[in-house]
Amino acid sequence: MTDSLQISKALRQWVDVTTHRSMRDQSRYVKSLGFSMPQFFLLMQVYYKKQCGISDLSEHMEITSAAASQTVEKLVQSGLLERAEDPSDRRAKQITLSVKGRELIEKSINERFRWVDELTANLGADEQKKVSQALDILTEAAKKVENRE
Amino acid sequence: MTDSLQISKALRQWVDVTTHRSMRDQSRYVKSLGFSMPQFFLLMQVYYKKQCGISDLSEHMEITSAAASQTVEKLVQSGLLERAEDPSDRRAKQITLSVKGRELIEKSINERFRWVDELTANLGADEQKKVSQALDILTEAAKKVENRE
DNA sequence: CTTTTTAGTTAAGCATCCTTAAATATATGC
DNA sequence: GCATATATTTAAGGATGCTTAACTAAAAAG
Repeated sequence: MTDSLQISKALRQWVDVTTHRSMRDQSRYVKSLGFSMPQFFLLMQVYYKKQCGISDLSEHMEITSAAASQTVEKLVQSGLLERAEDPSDRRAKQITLSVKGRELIEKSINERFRWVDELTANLGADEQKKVSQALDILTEAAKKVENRE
Repeated sequence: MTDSLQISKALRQWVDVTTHRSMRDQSRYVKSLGFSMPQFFLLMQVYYKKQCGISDLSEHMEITSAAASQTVEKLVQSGLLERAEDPSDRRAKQITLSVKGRELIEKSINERFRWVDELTANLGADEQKKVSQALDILTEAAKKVENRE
């Protein structure tokens, strides 16, 4: 097997395992708190963007801006989001996570990561070093690809 | 920073990036085919288990067996799932992916992995080797943790 | 053999998500 | 300044997903 086929296979396998696991843990946690996945995805989006407008959310989630507006409204009323007028364009809104919303997201991320820490514990010191370096390489590469799009 | 903190951080970052990216690409693809996320998650579950009963699905997805039964019914009618009587227990059903269902899932996985291949292309030969080894270590460890539960 | 448990289905009903259409308010182009 | 475009909201309605409750059929327990 060539190197590039080998790494491709290894990467796919790893991404498959982690995504599968991650999604399951996270969705369980979110459901246990009484939030739906669409609501949660929207919160995640705000978390990643730090701040965004209704139309950013509707584009990214591929729903109409009406739907985005309605979901945001619910989450504002639940105290997870804050919605302010954009001073530079008074038609637009600035959506941000409230303290409560940020806590929810960060807890859900920790939930998702608990098993990652178990993984770490299973590795010897030299394995840890190798893995750590490799992951930095990958994360860098991923960011490059992401930014190019 | 100690090694174990460092690797934990690197792992979290990497899992974060990949999960985020993976879920987005996959959900877009699935939606573009006219399937909902709950339907898709159920299909994924059957894909991973190869074969399972209604109650397996309801347990794993944390919904009632009535809900699982109804969703399966829809997917059978869409031609994505097959439902047969379990010969060893005639109350139970054996749910499997149809050819069409398998194709859908595999395409969605490929969709999810297109950017992984872009990543690979961005790495030099020695980086590829390092990364490949590290991923094998991780995938092994992940399987161990998964099986222990 | 009868009772109880287990696996799945069906029906009714409620909540959520999402859409379209119409409305408001602000910004931009000419 | 006036017409058009943009950002968001609101209301009405359709589709889906889920739940509970009632039911059928088969297996397991006694």
